[in-house]
Amino acid sequence: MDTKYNPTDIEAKWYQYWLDNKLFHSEPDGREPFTVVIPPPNVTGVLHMGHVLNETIQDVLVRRARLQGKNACWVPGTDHASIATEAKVIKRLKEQGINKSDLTREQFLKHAWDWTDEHGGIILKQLRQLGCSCDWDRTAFTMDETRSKAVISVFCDLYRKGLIYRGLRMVNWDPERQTALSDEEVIYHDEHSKFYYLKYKVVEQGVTNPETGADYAIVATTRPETIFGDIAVCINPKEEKNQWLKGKHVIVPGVGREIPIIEDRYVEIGFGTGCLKVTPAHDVNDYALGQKYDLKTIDIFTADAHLNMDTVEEDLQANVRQYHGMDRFDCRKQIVEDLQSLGLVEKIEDYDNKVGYSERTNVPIEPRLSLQWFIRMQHFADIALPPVMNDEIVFYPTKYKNTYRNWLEGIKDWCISRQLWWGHRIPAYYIKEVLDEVGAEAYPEDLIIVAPSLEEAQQQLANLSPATCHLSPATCHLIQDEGALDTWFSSWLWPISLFLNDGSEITNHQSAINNKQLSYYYPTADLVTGPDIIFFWVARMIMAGYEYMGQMPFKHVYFTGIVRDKLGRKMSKSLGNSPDPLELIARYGADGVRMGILLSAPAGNDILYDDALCEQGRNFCNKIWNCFRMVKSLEVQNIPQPATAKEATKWFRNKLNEAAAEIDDLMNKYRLSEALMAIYKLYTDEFSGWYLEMIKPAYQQPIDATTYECTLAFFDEMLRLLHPFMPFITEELWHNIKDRKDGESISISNYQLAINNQQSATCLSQMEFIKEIVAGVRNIRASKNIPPKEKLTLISPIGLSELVNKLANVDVDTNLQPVTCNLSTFIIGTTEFSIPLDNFVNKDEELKKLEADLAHQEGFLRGVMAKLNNERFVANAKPEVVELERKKKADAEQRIATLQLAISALNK
RNA sequence: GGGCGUUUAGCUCAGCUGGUUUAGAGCAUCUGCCCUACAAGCAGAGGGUCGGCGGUUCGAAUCCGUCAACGCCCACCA
Repeated sequence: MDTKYNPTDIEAKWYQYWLDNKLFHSEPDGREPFTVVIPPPNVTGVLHMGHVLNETIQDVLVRRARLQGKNACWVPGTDHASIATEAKVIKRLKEQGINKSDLTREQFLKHAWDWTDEHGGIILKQLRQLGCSCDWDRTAFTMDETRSKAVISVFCDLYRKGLIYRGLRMVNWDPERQTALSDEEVIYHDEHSKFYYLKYKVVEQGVTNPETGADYAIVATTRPETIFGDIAVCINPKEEKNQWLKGKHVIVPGVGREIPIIEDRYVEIGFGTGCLKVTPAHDVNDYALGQKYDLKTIDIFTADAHLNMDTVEEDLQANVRQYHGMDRFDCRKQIVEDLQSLGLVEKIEDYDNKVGYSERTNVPIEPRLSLQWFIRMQHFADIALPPVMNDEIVFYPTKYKNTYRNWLEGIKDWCISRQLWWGHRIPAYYIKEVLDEVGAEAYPEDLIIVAPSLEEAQQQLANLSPATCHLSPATCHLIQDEGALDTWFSSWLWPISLFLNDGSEITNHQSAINNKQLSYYYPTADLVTGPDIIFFWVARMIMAGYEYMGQMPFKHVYFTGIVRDKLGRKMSKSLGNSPDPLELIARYGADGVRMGILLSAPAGNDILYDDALCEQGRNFCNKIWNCFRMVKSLEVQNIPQPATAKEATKWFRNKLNEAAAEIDDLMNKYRLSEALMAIYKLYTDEFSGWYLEMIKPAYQQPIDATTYECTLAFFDEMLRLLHPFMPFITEELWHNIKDRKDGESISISNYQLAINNQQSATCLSQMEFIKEIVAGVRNIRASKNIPPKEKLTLISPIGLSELVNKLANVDVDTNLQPVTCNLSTFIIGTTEFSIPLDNFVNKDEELKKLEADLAHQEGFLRGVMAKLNNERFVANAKPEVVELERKKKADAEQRIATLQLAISALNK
């Protein structure tokens, strides 16, 4: 065996072995299931550090469950990521000189599928290099047949239940992708912008501002380019300074439209000029005002947010035509310039406000009135809130309960339609003849046909009563809604849809119950994901879970943090601060990288990634490797077991039990990084630093078979403790412990035995005492530069284990009363130990050391006495606490006495 | 504007319902070692008035109040 662990070949070998033996494949059986569904990465994505964190955690949980003998099933898959993938396909087509608008829907989808087949699943392959133990036979895609069918079934079902509706609403419009977005897909950024104070001349002759004499109202706006759609100016009826405007009319500057002054308490008194321009087509609040006062809307933007002057009144065209076709931001500059030259700008101020951006395309959102599909969310909030609040579903960390509650309590309807092609097409059909007659907006709701297929839609059409449809169904043609569904509308079904045989089962409760897969694997155990998708995904899965399965989709949700660089910056492509995980794996090994990412990743905390952590992981692999080499290199003989080895094995048995129990407890609390640290210390400190030194035979001597076998057994258990974290090296060494049958694997060995034994506290504390003595001797060696090879005499008032002689390289003398020689002294507990060192002892130095210790002890004693002399302490504190203080006092006093004795001996 | 969270050694963090020998770990640092598993290692050491102030208590890193800094989430002030 090499002195260093070489991961590359070993990793490839064992991953193939696991696949060949189908160790990750799961089928329902009599065991307890442990199900995890992967948060599906984008189908065309590649592995980044966030995935490494997330997938490693899932793998740790899954492998642990598998090791515990549970039927672990980790289902992998990918997400079609509607908007992101469509953008990528459009970009590629553009590079080939093709515009999306030149293609039919079918042609475009062909390109999208080609792209998906080409790039799809790369990320899943990469997960194997990380060691992820997914059941690859179950790999799914949100747009495969089963998942698609489930989506369509759910849409139809919710429509039937009245939980889905179509309506003309103000939505968040992404002008780049030209689609509606949900509220969650809008990200607000603080922006330094301008506040433009524009003059709106009063129509009525002779009406002027009593304070300034001006014959115009001043309206402040951040969006002067929307004035083409101004329909009114609103004031608060109670605003003193604007009373003179009541009932008057003003002229929109540069446009020439005459608009009324309206009054509403929505306008905040004291803010700005108190005059609010009302542009119902381009602002959510203005739209509400427009509804309230029955104002018309003039939509002055095209779908890609360019100015459309065709909507402006004919008699005003001459004023505005020049802006037709301009980009919204170019127009803003232009209109301000033009108004300035007309003297219609009072002033321009700096102003900080928030602007909404599209999460995907990163362009400013335009509020836009359009016909979209929505889900009524109140019903879902009602069923999804209680289970989280009463901890049926447990969040780690718990602080996200608040976030979750806040969102559900203020929930708004979810806009689920997207003007995209890549995705699940909305299964709604319209009668072409009616559509042509009345237009989309006026299309009657009862003539919308929602059905899983065109055939079924036609069936429904045939069944329409003449009262509903005045046309003869036989002569009608159906056309399907052009829109696709929000990607999350498929993701929210993921924990259910993954286990369906036929997608339509989901809306048929009885067949869902009869589905063996679903009833066995659902609800899943743990969900591991980032808090950024708590609303997008986690909350909605809970909703769908209760709606369709009548129970939770998962029992625990582990929220990871964001992976940042060591300076605390978010990793991003543009900063170039995100390492390529595959390169890291090549450099440090998959196990090293897994350890690196886990070590500093407590739930919910951001992790500051540093290569140094992977280095520590790699070094740890080497440590384990070399421990194993050391054990395996020993020559075994049938000789009696030395007393020291017997003592050592007894102690380590207890130590291992103690550690296993602690690790198990930490894992149950999802404190993964602490559990891993506990294992790390078990290997490096206890096993390698102490135990192996205890049992190591003298130079070139053989080891007895009993100790050897015992040590291998320890090793076996320790590998199983570590295996969930570092699957590759543990599998390799586990197979090197002894010959294993083909198909045997540490990943399916049972590790219950490592935690079911009790520990003896006495045994453990006795060894701690021995360790302290050894450390005391080493300390003296270090401070006096005495090489470890040189044997010393240790004067002890009590008999000591042979282990002390062995580990500290001393002869213990319990009889010597050495007054004749110079001594170096140390005290463990209340026992004094000394080492005669004639040539090394510097009396002053020795005195100084002892006096420092004495001062510390006396200070400590004072603290204890202060408590014990306090009557109220003795009266109020719990008896065991008082007792403990008395013991501290006794110990300190004895130790002080010992120190004083040593000091006076030195002074003689 | 609301809500949540964080603040403990140079760095990253533990410290659970207040009392466990006058605060712990890993990394980093310093000193000494190539000693027959490992220098990607071994042995040892240094380093913190637990963000500030006030309160409750016999006793506070721990509970309460307040201030400060940082971070996150939510919200239509044009």
